[in-house]
Amino acid sequence: MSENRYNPQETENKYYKIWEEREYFEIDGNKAIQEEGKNFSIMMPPPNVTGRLHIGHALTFTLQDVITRYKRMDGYKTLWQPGTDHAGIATQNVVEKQLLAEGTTKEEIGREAFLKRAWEWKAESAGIMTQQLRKMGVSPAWERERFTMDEGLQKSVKEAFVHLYNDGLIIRGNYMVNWCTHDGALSDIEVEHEDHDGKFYYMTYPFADGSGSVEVATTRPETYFGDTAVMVHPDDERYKALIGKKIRLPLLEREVAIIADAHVDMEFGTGVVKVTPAHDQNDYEVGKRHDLEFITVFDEKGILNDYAGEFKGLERLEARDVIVKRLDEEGFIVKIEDHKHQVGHCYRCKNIVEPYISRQWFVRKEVAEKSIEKTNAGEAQFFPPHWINSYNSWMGELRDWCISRQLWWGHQIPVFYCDECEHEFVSQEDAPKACPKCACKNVTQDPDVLDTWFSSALWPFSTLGWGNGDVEMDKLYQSNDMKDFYPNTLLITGFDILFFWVARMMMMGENFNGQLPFNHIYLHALVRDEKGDKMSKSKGNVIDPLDMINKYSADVLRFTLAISAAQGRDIRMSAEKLELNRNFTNKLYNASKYLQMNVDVFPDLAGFCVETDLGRYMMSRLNFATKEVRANLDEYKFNDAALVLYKFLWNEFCDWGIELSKADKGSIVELGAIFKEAMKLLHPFMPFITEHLYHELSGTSLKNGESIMIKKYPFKTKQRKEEEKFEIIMDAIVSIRRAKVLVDLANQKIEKAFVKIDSISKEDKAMMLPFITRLAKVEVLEFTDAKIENAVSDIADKCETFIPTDSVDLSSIIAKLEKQDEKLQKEIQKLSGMLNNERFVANAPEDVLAKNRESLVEAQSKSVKVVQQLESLK
RNA sequence: GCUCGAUUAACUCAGCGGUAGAGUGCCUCCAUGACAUGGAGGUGGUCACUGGUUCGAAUCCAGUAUUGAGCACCA
Repeated sequence: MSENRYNPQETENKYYKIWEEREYFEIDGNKAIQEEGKNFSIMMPPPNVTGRLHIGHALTFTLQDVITRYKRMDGYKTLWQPGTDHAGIATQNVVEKQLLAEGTTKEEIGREAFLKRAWEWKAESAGIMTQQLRKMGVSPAWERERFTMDEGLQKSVKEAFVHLYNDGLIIRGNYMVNWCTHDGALSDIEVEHEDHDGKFYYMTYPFADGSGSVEVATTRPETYFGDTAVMVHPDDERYKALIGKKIRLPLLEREVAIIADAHVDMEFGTGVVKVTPAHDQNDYEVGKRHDLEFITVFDEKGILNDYAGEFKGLERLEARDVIVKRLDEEGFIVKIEDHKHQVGHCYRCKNIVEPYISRQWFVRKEVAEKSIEKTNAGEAQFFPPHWINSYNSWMGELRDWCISRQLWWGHQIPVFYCDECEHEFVSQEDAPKACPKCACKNVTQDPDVLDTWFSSALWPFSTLGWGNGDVEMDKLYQSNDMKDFYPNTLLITGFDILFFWVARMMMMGENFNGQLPFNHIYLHALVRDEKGDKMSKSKGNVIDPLDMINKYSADVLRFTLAISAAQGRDIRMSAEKLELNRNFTNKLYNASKYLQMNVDVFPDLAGFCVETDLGRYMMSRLNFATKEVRANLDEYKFNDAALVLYKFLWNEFCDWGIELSKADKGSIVELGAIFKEAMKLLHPFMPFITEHLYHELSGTSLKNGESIMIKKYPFKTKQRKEEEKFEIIMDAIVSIRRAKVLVDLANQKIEKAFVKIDSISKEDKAMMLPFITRLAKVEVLEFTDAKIENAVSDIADKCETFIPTDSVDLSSIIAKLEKQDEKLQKEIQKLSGMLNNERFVANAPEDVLAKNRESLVEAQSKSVKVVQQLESLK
């Protein structure tokens, strides 16, 4: 006989290639089973080209693949759109580091050469990422793979920009933005606020007339060169008299006024605040209100300028201690306290972000208005639904979105400036020949590029050809894609990019197409380690999905992620969980092996008549499982769907179906057909082993046959439930096994047992006899109508069983019966309590009443039997 | 500070108005010809707490505690 253990490596490696070559993943890969009018579309959140597959990818792509494979088998024309993202800052940083290692810089080699390097890196890196994805067994339409900077998508980005520009929704202006001295302008959500142990510096600012001083407190003394006022609260009795007075800034000749503004918190610090309109968001607002001067004290790299006087040339962060030391020497520092506050960091390079006035491009917040309305009107639905709250609260506080980035890698802003007349104009051409205003031939393009998320915001429709200008139409997309696949049926992604990506797609999709881009939005949680900690390289608790695939198989990793993916809950990943599901694949392998020991080749269930009692019973259970799996998948309850499969295949098919078949070998061919059908049901979760076992049992091979992945997904047949008889059989078997434990014969073969079942026909007895005899391991089984004396007994729900014996340890039997009776009494008390309650009877629905009445009768009759048995023993 | 989660058996988690569920663990027993990555039987819970709504609450509501996340904040 062959191996006892399933070896996944052998099977996983050979199938993927065949699937892909045969174009099963493409839109018409399932042509033969497609049904009119059923379309399904889902976009792969494009992974960064800098990336390496991590466990979060494994989760998100597993879930996407499960749904895609399900829909494909269920007759949908299915598009799962793959691609990668150019990831502006991240990629540029990687390439810059490479250059640095080679002893050069991007400035030295120039923009053109730098971009060439970046494209080279992209080619290599995107290939690695998509190869790693293939190891997961995912099935996107690879022939349509896109890149957010490929030719067609460059055109769509320009199209979008020009539209918004012409509609006045993209504007350029001098505003305070988040400035990273390394990466340039950032949008609000690209800044991460972290607790920071800083200092609170109390400084004295002398009055200009020499009549004394005020004390101000600040966390950022190095910005005081940019102070253009000092403010107090208008109601602050301590300082009322000072309003309008002038102070002279320490070490500088410059004088500024003391102003009053209600923004000041009288309780905090000294109640006197320095106002630095060019380097603080609040002060910026104050500056505008009071018409103050905006003095910028350092340049784009953070180097202090002329305004800093003797400190010119120092880096802003390094300057602080130097400045404080000097101020202290001059007697301007009163005290320094420890102070915990939040500081913004760049989400890419972790550098401290500065509020900085700069001329940038913005998408006006008005662009989102209709998408918010439509979302709240229910045009798109969140799973789990509570995410709409976060979406709304963020959308409600939306500010203009800064989209220009001081990078080279990205979509260069399609705005041009005439060298002659300074006219500003947008153009979709790469190099417009002349200024449309003065016809001058010298025009210069804006050097900045767009925020990466600008192009990803278009992903749900730009990949369908929108704005692509016919580039590679009929290859990368089809002319009727927008009609077939927009809005996308579903989006699956992590909640961490709800604002970065989902919200932006919603506004852009609605704006350009008049419809939100998704019907359903499923947001999954985070994968954590077994202790519930977030995985991170620095903690060293990272689980590498590729390692897990090598160790356990893609099927096991996928199934583990799916069965753990309860909506809205983080997933704790552990070796233990992976092992359990590895055991499950082994179980399937061995079940298949058993079937094949008895029958060589099994038919497909379709068109095959299941006739044996056992076959019909398992059929009924398969029907139930099918119904449950479908219902759960339709609601994106991946964990429930996977659990149903696990329980059906292991606890029902293997533990009962296979065991019972040992008493009726004629049913095995039917069980095999049912098992094959169950493999289809399981296929979206475990694509490899199901393909393997399906062919093994069919006597075919994928190489010479059709894949399970484009067979019809099982649906519930109309067959009547036929489970009662087997419930009795199983009840009797368990009952005898329990009784055997009492005489220390657990799981050993015994000579004789009796079963007492009320009102049972002769035919049924004959049918049940071999099953019970075999599974309960009894030489001779007899049905009886009366109690058997001198026997140990067990009282079950549907029967009583007796094992005759001469020597019995009565005490253990009595103890067991007493315990059983105690439980029954509790149950009876509870049920009769409810049923005696008039209001319960009046209000409860009929089916609940009926069920409770039935349960009560059952419990009571069982209790009578238990009591009788007890009495006979005493 | 605001918002959203979580709190169920020793552990990991389902369930989210109708008698508390699974897997693991633990305790017995089993090398029987699919599988010891296995099989059989069993053990184990005031569903965080306090109120409320209801005939009925783990489930709905309010509050408290603990805990996590997001957003906004005092220079």
